[in-house]
Parts: sequence; C-alpha cells; structure tokens
Amino acid sequence: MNDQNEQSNYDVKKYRTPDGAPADIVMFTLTKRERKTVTKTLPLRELRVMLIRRRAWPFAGKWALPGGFSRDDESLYETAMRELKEETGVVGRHLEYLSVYSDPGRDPRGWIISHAFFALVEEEVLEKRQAADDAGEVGLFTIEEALEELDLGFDHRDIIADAYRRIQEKMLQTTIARKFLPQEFTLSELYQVIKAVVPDFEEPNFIRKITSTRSRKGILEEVRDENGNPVSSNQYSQRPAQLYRFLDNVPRLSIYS
Amino acid sequence: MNDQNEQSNYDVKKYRTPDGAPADIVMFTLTKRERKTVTKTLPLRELRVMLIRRRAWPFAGKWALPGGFSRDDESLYETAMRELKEETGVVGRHLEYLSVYSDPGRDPRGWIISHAFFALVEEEVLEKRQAADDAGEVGLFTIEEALEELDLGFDHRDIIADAYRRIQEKMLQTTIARKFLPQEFTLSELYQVIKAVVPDFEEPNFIRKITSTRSRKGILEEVRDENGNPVSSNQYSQRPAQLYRFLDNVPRLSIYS
DNA sequence: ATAATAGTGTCTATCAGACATTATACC
DNA sequence: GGTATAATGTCTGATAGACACTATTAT
Repeated sequence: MNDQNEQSNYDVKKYRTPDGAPADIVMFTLTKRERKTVTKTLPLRELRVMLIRRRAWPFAGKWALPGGFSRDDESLYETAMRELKEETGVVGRHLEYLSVYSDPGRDPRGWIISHAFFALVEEEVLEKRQAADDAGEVGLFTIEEALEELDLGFDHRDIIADAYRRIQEKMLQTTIARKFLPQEFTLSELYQVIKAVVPDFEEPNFIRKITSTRSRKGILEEVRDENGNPVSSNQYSQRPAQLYRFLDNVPRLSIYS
Repeated sequence: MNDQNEQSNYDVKKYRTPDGAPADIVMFTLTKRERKTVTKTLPLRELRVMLIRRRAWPFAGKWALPGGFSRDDESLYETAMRELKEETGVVGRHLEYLSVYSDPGRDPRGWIISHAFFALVEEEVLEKRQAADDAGEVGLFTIEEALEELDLGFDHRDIIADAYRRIQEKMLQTTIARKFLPQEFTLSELYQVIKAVVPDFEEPNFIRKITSTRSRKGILEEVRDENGNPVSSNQYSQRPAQLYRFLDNVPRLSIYS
C-alpha cells in the first residue's frame, strides 16, 4: 500500500502554515441627520464606515477595520459575527462575505490571510453602542474620508474600496436597501437610501416605475390596514406618502434579455 | 509605554494557527461534441467540471477538486494559478475567486481553511493536456453528475454548487460567455453557450435584441473586413451567419430602473 | 426543389423618458 | 393663499413578445 494512504503518515506540520486567519469587517451604516427647514423633510442620509483606532503594534494609532483572529472551533462567518459583537457591540445584522486578502507581506506580524466581510447596520443600533465605550477609539467616516483622507493600517483601504463597489452593485441588483430602512417606508425614503449608496443613480420616474411596471411586480407591496385601505405617513412630508414594504421577489437580471 | 506597542512583545504563536490554507479550483469547460446530421450544424455543447481522483488520505479514491496548499511567498490567487498549472496543465485562463470554506471539521487533516476559485477554459486547452497524463485520474463530469451522482471528498459538492450558481449569474450579467467562445463567433453560438450554462434561459428574439436595441449597444460589434463589408461564416449552417465579437461595455443592471 | 438555419416584418402591449399637471397636506 | 412633497397625466419613441415570413446556402 502506498504510504501516502495512511493517516498515520500524514504530517500536518511538514510545511510552514499561516500565522493566522482573521476576519475583518467593513461595517456600513447610513447616518441620518435632521435638517432644519420650515416644513417637514427627509433627514439627510450619508453612507459611513466604522473604523477603530489601533492601540497595539502594528499600525498603532492608525485607523483600521474592526476584526480579529479566527479560532479552530468556528467558521470564519462565526468569527466575523463574534468580532462584530466584541469590537462594536453589534449583534445579528446583515453580514456577508466579501473576499480574501492574502498578498505576502500585507501584515507585518507574519503570514496572515485576512477574510473581509461587510455588514449593514441601521444607525440606531450604533448610537446605543457608541455611547457605551471610549469615544475616541471608534469613528464613523464617510466613504470619501475613508478612501481619500485617512491613512489606514494594513491593506484596509483596498478592502473598503472593494466593499464599496460590492455594496453599490448589491444596492441596485438586490433588495438590501431594506437593511437600511424600517419595515414600512415611503418611496422617497427608498430613493434616498439608494442615492446615498449610489450617488449617480438617477430615476426621475422612480415612483411610477416601481409601482406600475409589470416587470417589477413582486419587489414591493403597498401597506394596507385591516380594512384594506392604503396606509400612508406624513412624517417627512406635507402631503402623506403611501407606505410600502419589501416582498421577497428579486427579478433575475440579464444583459441579454 | 503600553507593552502591546512593541513588535518585540508580539508572539505570533500565542494561539493555535491554521494547519493550512489551500486553494481549490472549480474548473469549468464547455465540451463540444459533433453531431452527425445530413447538413452542417452546431456541435452540442455541455458544461462540465474537472475533477481528479485522490490518491492519498483523506478521501483516497474519491473524486475531488484540484487544488493545493498556499505557500508563504504567494497570494491565494497565485496559489490557484500555480495549482491549476501543476495539477491540470492549464495556463493563463480566466480565474476568479469564489469564496472561503472554513467549517470546523471540514478537513480531517486538521484546521484547514480552503479558498475556492473557479476557472473557465475552452475544451481545446484541456484536450491537449489530458492526453499527456494518466487518464484514469482526471475526469470531466457534467454538473448533474458532479452534484447528484458522485460521492465527492471534503465539502467539494457544496463548493461546486456555489460555483455553478455564480457562473450562471455571471453568464447572464457579464460577458464571460467570451471565455467559452473564439474571438469571432455567430449569434447562434453565443446563444448556445448561454443555454449550456443557464438551461432555462429562453429568448426567442435573441438576434434582434442583441443587434438592434439601443440599451444593448456596446456589448457586441459586427466583424467587418478591410473594406468595411460584414464578415460571415457558414461553418455551422447552410446560410452564412454574421460574425460578431465582444466589446468591453457591460451595461449596469438594476432592479429599480 | 427541399431542407436547414439566418434573419426581417409586423402587430400589440408595455415601457422609457421628459415634462406638465394635479393632489394633499402644513403654514 | 403659498409652499412643499406626492402622485398622476400625457405624449413620443423604444422595447418586449409572439408569430409569420423572407433570405441564403448545401444537397
């Protein structure tokens, strides 16, 4: 029998092995800022990324993504969930795998292969959390700040750039907008959320397209009360606006049809 | 000074580290089979996955994805390129990252975090290669065989299922169809390639849509000779068919517009 | 002539895109 | 009444979807 066919002959330490496999999390949130105007109006929404200031070597003092090393009893998804909770206090939000970062030399601590995730969180969840800890060590930055102004540790600028591209794509092709909205929302709110993530999205006939084109049936439904009457809200506008909620249907997109 | 701020105090071996970070490759190819008919006709095209029969423990004798461990002087993408070449003889084809597989216990050799890639290769490249090595050890299987009939090693069934979903999505949303086609091709060939990967794709007006809708301008262009006359081919049909080539434009897709 | 695949005509309903207009509130 | 946002009307041209029809070759 071939001696490679025996477990007892297998030596897991024959070659050098990685020094760690962390999960790093790009946590996106939409901040809402009240606007002081004469009449009711939508708050300003801005896409922001959470960063923490590093205390330890390497890159001590620099801003970087929250994250930490995976353990041998958990999947990387579980690592990301755990670190998200430990480092930022956020629990159970949308968390999705992005990519792996493995260029030799990317981490001065050794051979460290990092797995990036991105999370989407409503601002309210963060506000509770932030009050609870050391304010100077956690920051919410706009994408422009994170990508152009800050000097980030590791290759985290690349990771954030990739995550931004991914979230823009998903914002247009899926219904992840729901992660930044309450259960029931107006179409202006939805439009504003999309534009906050994809600034060059323009759709003058947005309301009509989303409400009355056959090909988009199944994305949204009107909210109705127990008598079947449409429910509207005038929280953000003079004239009340119809409330909608997301359904689970996402049309299949194709460049060929 | 905080003692965590010194490189000299950093111990990379304080915690258990992974026993390896392999790259596994889901190599897709479209096999072409001549059909014996009275007249000229397109060959049958079928999507297939390359598997190798394992020689060593674990899962010796079972079919599994080609792949191998990453080294500390290369990125995982480079690992995948190298393994693709070493294990299958294929060089320089489309190779793209898929996802990470890290469930505890997924590999009996230890704590091994696997990185799946997928590759797209024309059949011709494989044919040259296959003749050159031990025929029994390499196989090309249809997706149905790989997912339903074979008993694969590791979690490779899940990986193939994920890769299949991904390639179906990309086939409709990008121009990766070009990876399975010659530089210049007819619209029937393109349609056939799409259907080989996404069997339920149906578009009766395919030719008209791709050639004469404004919103799809920039995907394809007609091949023309030095005098500007359209070039056609009758390799696969009685009546010659116009040849096309891909351009670099891919329209941005959105469920909202 | 016949068969086979490539490609166009044609018709209706739907959709896109651009503006104008009306509707419903608060002030 | 004035103002702000929500929603609809309306018009033109483009597209979708279905089916019939014509075109170009090999045999």
